[in-house]
Amino acid sequence: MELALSLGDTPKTISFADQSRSQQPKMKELGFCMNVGSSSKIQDHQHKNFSDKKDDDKTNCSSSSSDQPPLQLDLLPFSPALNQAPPPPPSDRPFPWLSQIVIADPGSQTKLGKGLDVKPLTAVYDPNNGEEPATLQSSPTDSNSDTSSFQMDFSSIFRSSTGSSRLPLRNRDMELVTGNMDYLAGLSEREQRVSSRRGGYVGTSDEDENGLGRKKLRLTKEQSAFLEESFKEHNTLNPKQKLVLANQLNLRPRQVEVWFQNRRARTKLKQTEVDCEYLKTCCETLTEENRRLQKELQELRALKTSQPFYMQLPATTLTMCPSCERVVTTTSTTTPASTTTTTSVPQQPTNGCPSH
DNA sequence: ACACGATCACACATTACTTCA
DNA sequence: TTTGAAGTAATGTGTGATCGT
Repeated sequence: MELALSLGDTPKTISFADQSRSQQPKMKELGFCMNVGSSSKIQDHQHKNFSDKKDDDKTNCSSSSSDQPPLQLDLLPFSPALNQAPPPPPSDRPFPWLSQIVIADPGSQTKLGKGLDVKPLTAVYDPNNGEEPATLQSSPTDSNSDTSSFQMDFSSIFRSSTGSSRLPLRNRDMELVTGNMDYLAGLSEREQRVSSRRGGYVGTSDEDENGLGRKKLRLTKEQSAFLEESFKEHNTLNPKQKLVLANQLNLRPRQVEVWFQNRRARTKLKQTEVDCEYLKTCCETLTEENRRLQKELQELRALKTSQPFYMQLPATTLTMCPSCERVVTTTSTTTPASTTTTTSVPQQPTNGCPSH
């Protein structure tokens, strides 16, 4: 018998949990499981985890047959309760904001749902002085300081290296920032991916060529809140969702993608911290229990030497129930003529097997 | 059917920047 | 005003899956 502690990537093949797992929705979240089982099964868990990396954090450690469910920090508000029906597939369960798709209309303030105002970006270009566009900014009537970072300064990105007075924005970038969804829809996923990777607003090759360092955008509270709401619905995005979200927030798809990646990382980190705390507690408890048992063993040994007729006393042993892998208290009464073994009904639920 | 390259999405580690005490 | 820590946007890299040839 071994004690297995699984941290992070939750084991999937716990035998006594299999029946119930099939009834549970597959949740894309981290779980924690501490289980007591045979070593062979533990190895199976580990092997499965290694060979099935993609699914490892999609599956919870099911423990419905256990009295104590694994500690699970529900950091993800979208996590369904165990007894709830599984969420419909993404196609059937659109984002709340999908019904609020707004094509940014340059020159007019676009109001999104949830009270989030997103002002379309417009290229500021003065044909009189022939200066290159300094900034892609929101409406000049925008006086909300909180939306300052909405006024993304694209001048460093799109600044023409030749100093041409013509609008130096590349067509694709211009279309992106003005939210041309028709254009976006026309792009293949691959093109969009390549575009977003090439055209990240910071650290682009253009910037590198200009010798400009990376400039960090600070998302506004509104943007963060909106992304957070989306994350509650799904912690991953398909390309279309990403584009819609990026368009709504006047961010680049790559930025939305990065935000979700970092958000997943933060969630996992917090879950890991909770797991560690729980493991620490478990370790302390087990250490204390071990200490107690060692002491008890010493006392029994001392008793054995002092009382030679101890054999007439019923011996209590701990055995493992093969079906549910719980420790069962077994009392054996040894007599000189015969040996009878009876499995006692557990007095305490913690060391008994009520179902067998 | 199989191999191969291109592409994508993701996790993860890390860097760089911002904010705040 | 300076500074260090914390938070986080962004980058780089590696890996597995998918698709077209």
